[in-house]
Amino acid sequence: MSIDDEEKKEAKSLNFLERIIEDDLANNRVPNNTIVTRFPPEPNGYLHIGHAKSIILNFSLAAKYHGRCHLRLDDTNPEKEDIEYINAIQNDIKWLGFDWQNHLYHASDYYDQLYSIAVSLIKEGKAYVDSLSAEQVKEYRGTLTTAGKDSPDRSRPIEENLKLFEEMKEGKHPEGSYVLRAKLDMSSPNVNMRDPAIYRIKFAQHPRTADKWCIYPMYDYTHPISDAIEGITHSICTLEFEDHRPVYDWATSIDNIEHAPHQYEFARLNINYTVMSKRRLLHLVKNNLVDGWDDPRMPTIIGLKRRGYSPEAIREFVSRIGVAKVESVVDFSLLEFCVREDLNKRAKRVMAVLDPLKVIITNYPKDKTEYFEVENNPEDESMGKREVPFTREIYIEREDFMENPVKGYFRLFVGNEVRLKSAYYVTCTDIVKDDEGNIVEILCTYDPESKYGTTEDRRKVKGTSHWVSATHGLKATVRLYDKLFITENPGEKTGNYLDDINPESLIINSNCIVEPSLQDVQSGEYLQFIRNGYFVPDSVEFNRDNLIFNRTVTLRDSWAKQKNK
RNA sequence: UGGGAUGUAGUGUAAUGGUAACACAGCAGAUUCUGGUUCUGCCUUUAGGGGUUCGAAUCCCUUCAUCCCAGCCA
Repeated sequence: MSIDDEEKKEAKSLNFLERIIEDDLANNRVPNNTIVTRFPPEPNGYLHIGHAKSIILNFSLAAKYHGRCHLRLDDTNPEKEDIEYINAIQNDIKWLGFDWQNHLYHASDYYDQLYSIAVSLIKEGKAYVDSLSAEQVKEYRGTLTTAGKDSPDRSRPIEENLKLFEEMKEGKHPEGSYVLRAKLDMSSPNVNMRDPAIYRIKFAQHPRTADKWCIYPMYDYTHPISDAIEGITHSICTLEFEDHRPVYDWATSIDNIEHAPHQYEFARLNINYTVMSKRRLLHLVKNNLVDGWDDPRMPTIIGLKRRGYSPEAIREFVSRIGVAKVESVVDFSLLEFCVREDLNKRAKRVMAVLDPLKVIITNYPKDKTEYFEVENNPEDESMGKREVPFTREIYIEREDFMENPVKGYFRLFVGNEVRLKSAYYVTCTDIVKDDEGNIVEILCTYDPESKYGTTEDRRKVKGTSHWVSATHGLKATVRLYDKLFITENPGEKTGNYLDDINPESLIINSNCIVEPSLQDVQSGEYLQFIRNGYFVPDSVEFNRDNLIFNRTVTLRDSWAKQKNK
């Protein structure tokens, strides 16, 4: 690292979590000076870009301070969790580029310990079995502005609590008949402290422990103890858990451990024009409003991957949005900026005509094929060149021709000369229309002196079009994705986010003509269709005989803006 | 007078008592075999009021606004 780089790194300001960590480190509050963080998803859905923020935050913090980051699947509610999600979560984290090494844990790993801690809590009179119904518990809890009152069972004798809890575990009581509650403070202004339930009865199959248990510990009880067991030093979660911190601190103090973990909260990621809650995403999937969790319009990690986003772009995005405690909504355009920035450096340029218009070059020999070398990436010479066949009949983009050119238009029109990328200059001479007056093809002449796209006289040709040989080009299907929602904050007006779904979020164009080299692209290869945008072969449906591409993002288009003025 | 948190350009994030800044977005222009990229410039900011101080985004008081909490969800 150069001195300049070091200075830059030095100068970079710390976020509030880094400050806390550096302060803890400096004051010897961290065992072995080893920072331990964790990413604790509940396996009840696929990970989305909001989780990416948390993943990147936790793993990067650990890496920066030479500590470690655990992956812990928070599987305390068997009704909602599924092995499909457990596997998908791991794949997504790996794809993002992070490694938990041998630190993969599950909350369910701790069920035995959690149970025996609960028993000792009962023995110390700090927890009791309550027979109140869910409705009654709610009543007794009071409201935000009025204190709660004690359940009649709060004073149940310890022996009886012990016996009942044992029976709950053995499946002798139906769901809803009893819960184990921590004895905290029914009059606390913080409703989370009013004797929270810590165990409930559920006769559900658990994805990992099957039917071994029929009582399951609650998040508020499980999470802090799991953190303590794993030696987590900094337990980072989102803002809505701030009110739970007193419960967290209570649970981590049960065993009087020397270095209890601490919880810190940051603002979750929101992006405009999308929804981010698992509940809503699940709804979109279940109701076939999208084609699954990996639909390229979804903000899921797997959706973004299929859309053609690179992990690097996502990581850059997260590092640019920063981390703070303010509720915020990040512009979708920043995400787009980050993919474009990354893909501009690495995407292989190819020529693909999305909306073909035939061009006949009348003075070019009928059976001739010339091969032109075209650079694969003007940003990176090391990516080399490829040969593209050129013939008398080619296709160009319908948008690249105008019968009656508007002001500022410098593409093809009758009498105008443009360059065909890396090939020849052509001048439009005539338009051929069908009986209904639709333009079916246009006629051009070419200048043989302009071979490879330049001439001796260096005359100015403002427009450059991409093209594909009509005889060598291949048919392809292109899926043009756009925002899933048409409003910045879906549902803000009507109260229902589904009202704001963009009916044109997917346009399928199956009559595209692409250059022959596209038959050989690899799955996952990043492409730029010159002048059209960034594309990837679809990871599920693409093959040599079925060329299907997904548009990741368009190129910036200052002409479109100018046109619309 | 329930409790907890948060207010810095349109958006996000810095500045931690000492010149309010960076990025995205937007707007101009230059360059360009992608109307892309790159480069240059412009635009717009401390929620309001009071106080402490030589000096306040920062400390104090106060008002306002926004978000979260009354699951046997996480």
